[in-house]
Amino acid sequence: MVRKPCCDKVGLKRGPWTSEEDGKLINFILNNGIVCWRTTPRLAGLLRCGKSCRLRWVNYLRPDLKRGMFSESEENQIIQLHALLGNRWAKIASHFPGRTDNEIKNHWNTRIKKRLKPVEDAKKTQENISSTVVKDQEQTSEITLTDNVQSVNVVNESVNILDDVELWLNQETIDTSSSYGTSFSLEDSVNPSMGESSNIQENYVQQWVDSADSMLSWDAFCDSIFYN
DNA sequence: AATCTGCCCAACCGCGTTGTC
DNA sequence: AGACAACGCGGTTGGGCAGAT
Repeated sequence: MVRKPCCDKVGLKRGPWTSEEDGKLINFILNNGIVCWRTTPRLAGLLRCGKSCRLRWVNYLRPDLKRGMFSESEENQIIQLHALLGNRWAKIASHFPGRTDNEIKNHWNTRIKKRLKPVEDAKKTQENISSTVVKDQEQTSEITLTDNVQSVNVVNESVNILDDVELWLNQETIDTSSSYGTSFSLEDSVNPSMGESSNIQENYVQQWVDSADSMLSWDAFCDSIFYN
């Protein structure tokens, strides 16, 4: 015996939810709780699939949701957690009571990503310049590398912190299947009582965030590299 | 006032994981 | 043990809106 499909997708409503549908779903869940998403729409009198109901509840209707703009400290915390966890939005969201993974993901893609773009560009520039230097070395031993090397050094300084964070992450060997993923918290990672290693970790993350902030002026950054 | 453009975010899609039979 | 449904997550899309032209 196997389970029945969640929905056959025939005759089911899609697209934006109406306030009437919202009301039905809220009433049902408040009265019955969340037991089985597959049966929820039928029992609540909704022509939606369970998946759609779950998404609507989790991302929009939950009474404990915290609506509104992200504060600067929340943004910084997201940046730190993203450096540690990558695109694991659900894990990141678990550190922000009342915020959804979808909300944080959207915020990252529309705001924070743009804010941090110079850092990513710097890393790409470093890769390009480094490969150019290698090519030049291969072509002629006469060439003066001073300018290129200076440029590489400047960019290197700008992205070293990123590399440090990556190195540290590799050393820590974050295993998604281990308990680390579920038990980790930002508070843990910066808890002074955890000893020196946690201080080092904190410094890496803080330096990385600071470096990102200091590079927000992309024009100035380009000037410092290419027009010195 | 009308049209265009870019941004934001709710919702959907597809895939991997987990649970059940 | 294998098959398959249900669930959960991350990536992507598209409609609505605001500001620019």
